[in-house]
Amino acid sequence: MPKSIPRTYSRYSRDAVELIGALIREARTERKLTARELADRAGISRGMLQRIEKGHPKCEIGAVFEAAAIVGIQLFEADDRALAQHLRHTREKLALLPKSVRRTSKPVHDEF
Amino acid sequence: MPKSIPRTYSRYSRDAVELIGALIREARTERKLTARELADRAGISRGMLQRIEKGHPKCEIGAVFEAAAIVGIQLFEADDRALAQHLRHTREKLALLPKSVRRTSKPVHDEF
DNA sequence: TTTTAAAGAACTATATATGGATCAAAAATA
DNA sequence: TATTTTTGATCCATATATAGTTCTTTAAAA
Repeated sequence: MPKSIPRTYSRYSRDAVELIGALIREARTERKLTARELADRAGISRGMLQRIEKGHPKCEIGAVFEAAAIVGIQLFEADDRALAQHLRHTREKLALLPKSVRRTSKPVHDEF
Repeated sequence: MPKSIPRTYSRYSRDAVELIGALIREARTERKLTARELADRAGISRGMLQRIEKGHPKCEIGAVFEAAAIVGIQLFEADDRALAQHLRHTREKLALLPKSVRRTSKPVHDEF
């Protein structure tokens, strides 16, 4: 791991991460929670919550989702049950797909 | 940083992260991309993509979103433009909210 | 069935994110 | 305005996620 070129992100990814952060901050403020309170509840440091709310792309996704969930932000617009079901369904569908993708000589032409 | 108690995650967060991973794998397979190909395009290692698809909660959120975007998974059910606009709108709304939350003696009773 | 590429699973070195502390600036209430 | 809490920012030590490699297992396709 000699050099470590800083990772680059597409605009879409950057916007998405930043949006989540902004939504968390918005929800936290509306619910009158201090940064410390939310951080404690989420089991993360205040500094990390700062980065999350700022939309830093290198934060643990688990920590981000945890903070989001606490202030009531639904990913996938689905509650607990719906999310779990979606997950089960996706797992099943995944079981039916090929286990590995075979790259056969010429790359397929796709839909272009 | 002496001890480092392993972070815990709510079921919702775990399911959400796992679902994203499963969706990425599903989309990748359907698009006939090998793990190496997607990893290369996303600028991450193959090992990391493995963890992402497995739903490991400690992956960088930026890397996860990047991989998701490449295989066409829309977070927030919004495309580039809609997402950017949503972000702008949230920033504006945020600017109107109080900059800090004052915890005045007795914690508010909220909606419980 | 045979072939061979893809995926899974370790392992290591290292870059780095994190927790925790501190300090200053900002801003909410009294 | 005065007071006091919250937030922003920085710094450091350390835990740890990551890239990269290697080896094994699996499973497409010939």
